[in-house]
Amino acid sequence: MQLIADIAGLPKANLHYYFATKEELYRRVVQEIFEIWLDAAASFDDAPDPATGIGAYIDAKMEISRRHPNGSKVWASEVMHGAPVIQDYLEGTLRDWTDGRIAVIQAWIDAGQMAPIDPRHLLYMLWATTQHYADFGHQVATLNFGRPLSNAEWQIAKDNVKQIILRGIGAI
Amino acid sequence: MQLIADIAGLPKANLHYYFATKEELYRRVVQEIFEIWLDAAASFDDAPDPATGIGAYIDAKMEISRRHPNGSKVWASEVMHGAPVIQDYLEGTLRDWTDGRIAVIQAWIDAGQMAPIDPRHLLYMLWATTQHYADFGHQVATLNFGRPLSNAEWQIAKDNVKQIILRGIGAI
DNA sequence: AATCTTCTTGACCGATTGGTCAGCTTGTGT
DNA sequence: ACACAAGCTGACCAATCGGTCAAGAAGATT
Repeated sequence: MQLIADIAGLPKANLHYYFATKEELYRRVVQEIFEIWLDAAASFDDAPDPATGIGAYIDAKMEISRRHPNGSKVWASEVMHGAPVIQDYLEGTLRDWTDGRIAVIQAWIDAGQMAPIDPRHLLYMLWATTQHYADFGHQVATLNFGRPLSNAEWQIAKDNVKQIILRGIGAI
Repeated sequence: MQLIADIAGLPKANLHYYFATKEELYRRVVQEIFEIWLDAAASFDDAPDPATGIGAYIDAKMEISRRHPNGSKVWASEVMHGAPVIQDYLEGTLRDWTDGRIAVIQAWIDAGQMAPIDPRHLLYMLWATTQHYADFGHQVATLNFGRPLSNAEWQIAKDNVKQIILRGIGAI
């Protein structure tokens, strides 16, 4: 809290005036990240076919990994520790959201627009792969001659992820 | 350190006799996880084709996620914080290992055994997807009616990952 | 101008952290 | 039997943590 107050440029006691406890502040941070992720799902719904919908979703999630890498890390850390603070989000909003997308994917499968994979595990793969570029960004950079991905390299990453997954589910 | 000593059943001072600092103990933990991962790579080398090699690698990594979920989380946490303790591993062993597998994958591509994707990003996808079941195991369990994956569900997860990726890279 | 609420602050607190140290016990080699 | 090293332990320490509190400063309302 002292460090956060210093960076924010106010006394620690004043920070505690706005956020009574550290957990309260932390919860707000996690909450905002979660909402950013939910917004990225808009690309999912209005799509006529899986290649368009999932492709746009990958693009959106990759862009979030690039622009909010620390937010992604905070979420990962929270979940890795068993979601002690935002378990209600997992059981509420996230579960509902997931069920909704599973229905969309299942409809595509039933319509013969993609291979009959398990929609749930496809979602896990989408989350894992896109968030990896944020959560493990340091490792990616180390293996990229110690430099963060350039704009062109981000584009290559996006294209590879989209190509492998969309082909993998028989959408292209 | 007090908590670790309690669980280990010895006084904290005695723990410090074997590990002078907390970082020294921590480093050993991360080191052992890393070696487990390296061992899983054996399945990669002797394979005649990508479907066999990468399929076996996915199986091995998924099995590690199931049996050593906390180890995976420790590694993830370390990398997420910028690898302050094991950066030398990233720049040494991991970089060498990665370069070696990239060469193997590139050889498969050159031989026309799989699609011309970027081997580096394929490796990232393999790591991300398999480790997701450990690092985000709590989230996966929450979305699985609050229960950890059963043996049968782990098999379904493995099959889905293998099917999507192997098809995605044109190996099957 | 007077009153009341909101905001701001430095000083302080108990709890916990990783780590130290002198002295004890146990094991080993002669 | 002796000496020496290795292993073990309780008590202690400085540093840091999240959080509190009384008192003052700034704004708003009448």
